[in-house]
Amino acid sequence: MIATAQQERAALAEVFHLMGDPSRLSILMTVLEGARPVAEIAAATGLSASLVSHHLRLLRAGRLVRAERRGKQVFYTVDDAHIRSVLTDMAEHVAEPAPAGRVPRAKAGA
Amino acid sequence: MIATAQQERAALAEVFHLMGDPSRLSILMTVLEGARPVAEIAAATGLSASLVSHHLRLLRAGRLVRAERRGKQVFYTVDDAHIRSVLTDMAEHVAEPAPAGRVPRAKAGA
DNA sequence: CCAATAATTAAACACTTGTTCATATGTTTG
DNA sequence: CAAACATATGAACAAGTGTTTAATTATTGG
Repeated sequence: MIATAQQERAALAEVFHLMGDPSRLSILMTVLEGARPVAEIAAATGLSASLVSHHLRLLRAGRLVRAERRGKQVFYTVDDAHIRSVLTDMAEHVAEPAPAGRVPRAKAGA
Repeated sequence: MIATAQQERAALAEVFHLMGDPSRLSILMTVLEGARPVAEIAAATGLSASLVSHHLRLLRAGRLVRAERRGKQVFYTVDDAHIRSVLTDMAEHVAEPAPAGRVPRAKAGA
């Protein structure tokens, strides 16, 4: 199955969209440290178990995390290694100080 | 100003959120090839000039693109190199074939 | 089987966001 | 200045999204 450029772009956007939510990003960064059950993810992120489960479903559908049941609990892990490098790469980006000399043009307020 | 971990995560999510829209992603990939005026971006992406301008404002606010006026036109460029590596990195991720039937991969490593 | 724990799901709501259409701002040229 | 071109902005609307609360489905243990 050969994906068109447009389809690939849509898939790419979908992945970024999944990472573009603070809650989901927290969840991702939590499971990035190793397999974790839902309750533990909820505790680590400060989110409700229900909300975590909702987001995990989306992340699972987008193939960013993988689920594995172990008894009553379900452990989640990051499904791919690219996620890790993307996150670290992007973390560098946002960590960079705003380049000096960029004078905010009076009107271009944010 | 020293950013807290929470603030950094929010900033990170914001950047991903900006990349998580198909239209904006198209715009980004267009200006990734070099400085382009708005009209050309609009033509290349198939979006209206107005819509492109709207999105460019957001991308500019998020410091993902930079604007430079040259006569009547305003040329846009990607503001950072990380964007490029993140995009190529992620493109690899989505290019990977979806694991059929979720084969239990003998739990190597981890 | 019943209770208890863990996770998922459903419905509903507030809120954000992408898009369009119309209008305004800025810039060059006659 | 006025006209033409390029970009930006404002308002309004439809659609999507994150979150909460409540109910439901596994799974283990008495």
